[in-house]
Amino acid sequence: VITSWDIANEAGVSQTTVSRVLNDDPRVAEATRERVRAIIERSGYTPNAIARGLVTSRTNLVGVAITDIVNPFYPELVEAIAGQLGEHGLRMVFANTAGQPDDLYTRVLLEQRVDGIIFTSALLDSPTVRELAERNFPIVLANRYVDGVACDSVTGDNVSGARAAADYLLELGHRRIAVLLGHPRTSTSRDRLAGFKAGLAGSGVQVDPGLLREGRYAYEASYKQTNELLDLPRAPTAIFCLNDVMALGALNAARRSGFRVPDDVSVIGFDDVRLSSWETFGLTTVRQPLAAMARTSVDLLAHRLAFPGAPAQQRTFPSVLVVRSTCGRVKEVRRGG
Amino acid sequence: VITSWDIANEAGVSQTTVSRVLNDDPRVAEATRERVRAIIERSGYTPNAIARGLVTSRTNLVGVAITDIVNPFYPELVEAIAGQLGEHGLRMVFANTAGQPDDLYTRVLLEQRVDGIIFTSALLDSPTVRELAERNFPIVLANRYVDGVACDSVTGDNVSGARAAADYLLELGHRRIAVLLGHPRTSTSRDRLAGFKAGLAGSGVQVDPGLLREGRYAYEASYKQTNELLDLPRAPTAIFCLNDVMALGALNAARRSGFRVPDDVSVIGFDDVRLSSWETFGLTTVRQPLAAMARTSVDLLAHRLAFPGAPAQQRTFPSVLVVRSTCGRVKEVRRGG
DNA sequence: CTGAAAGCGCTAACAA
DNA sequence: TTGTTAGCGCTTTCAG
Repeated sequence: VITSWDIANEAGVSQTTVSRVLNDDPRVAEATRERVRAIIERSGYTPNAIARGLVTSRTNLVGVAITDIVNPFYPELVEAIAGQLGEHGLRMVFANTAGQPDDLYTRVLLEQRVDGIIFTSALLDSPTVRELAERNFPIVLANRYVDGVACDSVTGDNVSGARAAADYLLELGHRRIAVLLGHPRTSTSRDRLAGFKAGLAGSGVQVDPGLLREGRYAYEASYKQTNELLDLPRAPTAIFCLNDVMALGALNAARRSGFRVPDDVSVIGFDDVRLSSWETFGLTTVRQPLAAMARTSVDLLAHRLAFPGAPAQQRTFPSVLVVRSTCGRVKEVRRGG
Repeated sequence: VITSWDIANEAGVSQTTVSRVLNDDPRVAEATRERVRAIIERSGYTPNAIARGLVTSRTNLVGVAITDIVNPFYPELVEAIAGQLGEHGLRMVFANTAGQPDDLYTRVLLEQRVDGIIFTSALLDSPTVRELAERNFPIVLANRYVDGVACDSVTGDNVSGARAAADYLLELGHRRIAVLLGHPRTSTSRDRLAGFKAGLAGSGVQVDPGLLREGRYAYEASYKQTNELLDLPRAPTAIFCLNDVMALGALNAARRSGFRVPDDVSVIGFDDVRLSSWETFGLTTVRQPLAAMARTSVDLLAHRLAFPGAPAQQRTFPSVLVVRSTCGRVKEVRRGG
């Protein structure tokens, strides 16, 4: 392999000078710079970021922790994050956290000396996140927060988004509403549920505990739960799914069993992933400004890398109801009602 | 930050010994090993992979180049690749190549000194891939190949898969068939088209050049093209989409315009992403054994890292037709027929 | 079984 | 404007 020494020798300058050219240090004569540049070009030399990292203790690598890359929410997030990281000259190290305990993949990222970590699916009680925050290691929580940990975070306004969903369903006359929950130990699931309940409570409506189901933000779980719900003697007239993937699962399950949406049952989601707007689904949902959230997450991290001592920032983005075609007015007469 | 020296001092051993413990070197007394381990544990010391990389010139980082992470095909691939990389103690550096020229993101990966690169969406004429291969840098082409470059590669059997699609459509009586092409400079698009044409030719059927449309493997392009195709005075009775995302776009476009699938028009895809099996779509398509292909890609790379001189391997996986519900028998009388 | 010393390829004072 | 020198935190001979 070819090193900066080789370039230096060939150019007849010191290795330091080569390093300076590489880093656009102004104190290099134009002529020298040109000469060195030419040689670098022609030789196909690539500076060794590892060596650089060792001395600067900066790698320009950012760990991005993702639980479930197959959930369409995440690719959209990843795309936006990766793009914005690039703007800051940062690269993304993908940490597939599916099934792994937090500290395992975190350890790897730390060994790799990433400059920071973006958690996209932190659990509410994550000790790893807490510890990192306490150690003052640069992290940002994208789309989630962790109880009692004051670090940079970016979230949608889950409470008011869910409340909007509740208001809308109430307005359509629904009273018997099921909720497919997300992962139990996530801020998103907790806040969305809280917002939804609060919205219903405003009109004196309660959620029947029997209609509160674990969906874990997963398609399959939702599919199964929906089938069960629709088989109930007193089936719900509407299902609020705490994310879109589950809503899509509900839609498919309902159709599969011959239920018509929204005639027989209304379905509403959360996130507004791209799929949801497809004609086939026309999912009514609560939109999160994903791209802006991703961008902000990266910006916060970049800011922290530049100013390690800066106070932690919590940024919240508004969620808005997007009405499409999976919710309808409740029918007066219901089978088994 | 805490280094192996700190550990050594505290344990009253040389730094070398600490290094040996870290690397499970057998020539360390059990007692010493235990003592060092304990201190490492309690201190929260994390070995610096950067420093290690500098001396070993191995980073355990693998670059994975992805064009379009939002295309559901890729998250599925990424999930499988990331999982398998983990099995080999390797980490994935995500290279979002969307819009970027090959050499740009490749350069970054190279600077980062990744041990190898997996290209998931190489173009047929990629000079970067060619150069890397010539330099004998460890790469593997997953799902694609590059003309005239002999490097490790993993592909589905696109030709015979597409031929199966052709046979099936012929069998259903279709003769006027449109094809939505993938990216023009990809082996997948070329091979699938070739296989399809060959299949039709076997029965003396030709593809009307006017029904051959650029879809670039993208949802939106496909959506638009489908609308145009269905508006034609002599619209096709079937559309073969060179990937599932386009097929889904076609499905949505058709439904949107009031066409019924498969009654008015048949649609067939390629890949069999998870979405495609959802009730809402029930897409008839050609399945690629994605997980196996991903696993093999990683295995090939790992093998090459272990045996740099090994001959290049090309592995092909069979593709099979998956019949669901988007293709039907052609109707005798066609509007404008 | 353990340690001393050299060095991976770079950056960053410090001199000149 | 340029060069010299000293590390960054590890692994790896080579000696004990």
